[in-house]
Amino acid sequence: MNSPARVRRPSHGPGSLLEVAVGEFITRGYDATSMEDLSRAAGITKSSFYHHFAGKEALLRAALERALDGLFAVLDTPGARTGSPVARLRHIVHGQVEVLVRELPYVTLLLRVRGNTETERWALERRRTFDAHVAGLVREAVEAGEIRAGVDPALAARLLSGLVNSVVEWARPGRSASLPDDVARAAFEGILPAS
Amino acid sequence: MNSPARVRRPSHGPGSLLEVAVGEFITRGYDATSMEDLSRAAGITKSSFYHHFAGKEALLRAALERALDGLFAVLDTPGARTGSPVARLRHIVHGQVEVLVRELPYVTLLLRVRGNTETERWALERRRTFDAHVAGLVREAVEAGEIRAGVDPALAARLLSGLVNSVVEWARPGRSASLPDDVARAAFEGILPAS
DNA sequence: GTCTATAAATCGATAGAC
DNA sequence: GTCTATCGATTTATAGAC
Repeated sequence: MNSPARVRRPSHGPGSLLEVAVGEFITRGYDATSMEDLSRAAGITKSSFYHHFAGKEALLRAALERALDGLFAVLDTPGARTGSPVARLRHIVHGQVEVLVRELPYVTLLLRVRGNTETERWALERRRTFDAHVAGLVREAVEAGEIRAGVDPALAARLLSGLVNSVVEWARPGRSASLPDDVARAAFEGILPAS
Repeated sequence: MNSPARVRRPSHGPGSLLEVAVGEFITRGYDATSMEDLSRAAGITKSSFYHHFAGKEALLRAALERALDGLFAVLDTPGARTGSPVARLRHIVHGQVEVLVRELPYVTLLLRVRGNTETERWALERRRTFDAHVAGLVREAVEAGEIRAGVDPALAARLLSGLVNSVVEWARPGRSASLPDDVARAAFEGILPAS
């Protein structure tokens, strides 16, 4: 006979703790969230929390890594590496919005980072690398004559980034499957196209 | 004879203290900035700071009021109240970017507000009122047939807001006098207009 | 209007039992 | 893997002298 099935204790894995923590970080703000807040939200004590994560900053780093991994995965997609600059650009914008929605809380946290700690500076630099890749494609597309130079390509890239990233301000997970298409259309065919 | 000119003591008025405080709030983040930090940056003690402002939140409120007053002043401009919906919209976007640059630190602070205190919820609601005004104009312009409905008007308004507000992420005060024109052109004629 | 001094609460983190 | 208990530093804010 096997020993009787052990009753599964409602134990927290590191994954679910991260999920809870990121939720708290977003609603309260990272700096305003205490380890006490996180523990209460997870239903364990502060000390137990420290058994799973070295501290507050370790939680933030894990969350930022997840967001950045999702973003950079888009750049490794076949459609992001083949075709005309504009086609690659549109593919990336589409994929970026997909990641934004799929990893909404993690990317939201990433986009709020201002670079005050070592962890935040690291995340900020990886973000800049991603943005620089996109800005390079915008410039290529202008030089190839695929898009007109209505404004300076560097400015266009910044506004494109601002438009796309602003999705996290109001998006809700799961809703609106057509969002990547809609945002790409707005970015490439104009937000307010003249009649 | 007049009495000899009194030597002006290097006293801080509430205005200059607010300026210093907003600078600290932006670089450190509001929650991560202590009254000690503010006092040190202003060159006075913590207690002296409390003589001018009731506390941290009073400073935040004063800063948010300044940003919101600047934004709403744009809606009272003649060009924002006369002409076609699209013309009014373009006038507002232009003026919004002007305010963004002129009141850069104050608006930056406003756009980071998430609504965790009473003061922040008040600011967030006034911001929403401003955005709702713009969204209404977008809808009017679509219904009047002035712009095509490439995407849902509500989505277009949100992306427009995201594009415009993202200027605070990289703008520097004083630089680039053509920015309001450039951003308006990008918003109305497309960021990446096809050749 | 500025200061020293301090209250009262909370912070991130650790020790050590079970 | 969870807990109780606590340390030492820091926080917002106040009391009261000058």
